[in-house]
Amino acid sequence: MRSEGLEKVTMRRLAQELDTGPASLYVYVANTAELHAAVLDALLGEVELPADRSGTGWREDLVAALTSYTRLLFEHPQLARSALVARPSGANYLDLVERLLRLLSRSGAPREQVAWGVDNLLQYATATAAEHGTQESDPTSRDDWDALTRAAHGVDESEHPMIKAHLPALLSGTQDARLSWGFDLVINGILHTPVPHATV
Amino acid sequence: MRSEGLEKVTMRRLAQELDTGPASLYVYVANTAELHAAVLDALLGEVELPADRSGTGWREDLVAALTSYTRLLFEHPQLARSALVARPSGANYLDLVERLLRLLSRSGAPREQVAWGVDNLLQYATATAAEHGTQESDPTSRDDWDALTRAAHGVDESEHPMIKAHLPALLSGTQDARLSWGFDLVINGILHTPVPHATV
DNA sequence: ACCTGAACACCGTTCAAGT
DNA sequence: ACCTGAACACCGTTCAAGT
Repeated sequence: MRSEGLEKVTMRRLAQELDTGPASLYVYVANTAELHAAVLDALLGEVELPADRSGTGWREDLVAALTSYTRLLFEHPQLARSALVARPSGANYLDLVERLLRLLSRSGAPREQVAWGVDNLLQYATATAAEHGTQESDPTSRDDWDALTRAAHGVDESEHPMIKAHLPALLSGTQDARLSWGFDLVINGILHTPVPHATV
Repeated sequence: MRSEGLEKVTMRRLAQELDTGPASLYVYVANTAELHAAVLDALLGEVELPADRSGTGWREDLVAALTSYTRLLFEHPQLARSALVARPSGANYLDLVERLLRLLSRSGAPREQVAWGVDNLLQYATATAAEHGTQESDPTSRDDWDALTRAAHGVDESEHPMIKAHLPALLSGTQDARLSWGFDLVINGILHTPVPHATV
């Protein structure tokens, strides 16, 4: 069950790689979602997440860990999409969650905010990778730019004045700049949003 | 191209619904992603988003509009998943973006923050729907609970103390409570996170 | 010119039959 | 008991042939 350089992780492809029929895989996993979760966890095990640098603040370490995870997902957008609908639960994933909880706790935020917050951080990382992840460098993806981009240029001033006014900002920023702004946004949001009293 | 009660929106299914071959659809759309975007936009046109209630604050109206959009996506998780990887660009979607920009602008936040922020709000709504959207009420989805839930109960105190400590909070809260907390989180994050100077 | 039947190249999952 | 070949029920997309 080693994670080779498989492009599209598929029951049939993996079975072929293993010189057997696709039915055999169902001895180990119940369905494709579980297969993807297992592969993702294996990849997570091969990546060395940056260690917490004792000299720096929790925030930098938190962003570093998230960035590292996101980079992995960016290279496997298919796994990111799977992880979005069925959260992984492998040992390496739990290690990541453990670490994120520890780092975010150092912010001093209440435990409930930390718990719910980590969920949102992981969702943001996963969704962004699913959205923008390198889709096998398809030549069609050149104009596959955000659909908004295409639509935006033909926007009617009188019908959508706000879009027109925000256009430069809507399209500005590199992918990296937006990703790290997004991490900051979610972290700041966590720190500033108490969980409703009744739910705890 | 009316949007009937189609469960799984598929090239072949839709073609059959229209008493023709699947090839015929390629006259109107280039691929499945475009088909899904078109269907989503049509559905968006049939939903009446709650009007801005003049007596209330921008924040309530913003959350109401987002909730309405999210509810629609929850009923069509497949479309949510498509919308995540290829943002729609139909007229009704642009209307939604226009409105979100207008409402968030009333917060007084700088234009760049508003523009980038709306993107994150839409991503959060879409990702949440893709993640938790009613998957055709499959009987298997009863224990399809968050994988974390299953894994969590067998968590080793010494190996993952933070997960153990946060366990109740990690699993607490209804779906609705978490969704609206998430909207608050993103909104608060937008208000507190200036976009980097260089990118504007 | 426009539409589409039929074919191609894939999928996930199941189950009866084999070892 | 464990594994798996072969079949079933789907997919998206293309293209040559028809009107």
